[in-house]
Amino acid sequence: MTKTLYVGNLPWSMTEEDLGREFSQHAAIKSCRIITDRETGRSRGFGFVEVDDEEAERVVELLNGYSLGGRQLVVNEARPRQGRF
DNA sequence: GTTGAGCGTT
Repeated sequence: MTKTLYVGNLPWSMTEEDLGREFSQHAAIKSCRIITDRETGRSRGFGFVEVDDEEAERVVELLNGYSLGGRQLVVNEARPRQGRF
């Protein structure tokens, strides 16, 4: 199974590929997605990474507060997108 | 050529 991780405090120039590469170096990611403004198409400064449940803990511990681009990444388990249970 | 707390698209 996979867990969705919330990644915030990203540099404006950060892309899905960069995020995927960075996370790939620490764990096997299933998917990566950077949230961009739908109206302008620019990066919103945060995204989501889908990883294995076991890897999720390690990735959060490793990349949470990780200095990248002069800023500390914020990595946490993402909230459920659709309603509640 | 900008900004910076925040949880996403079919």
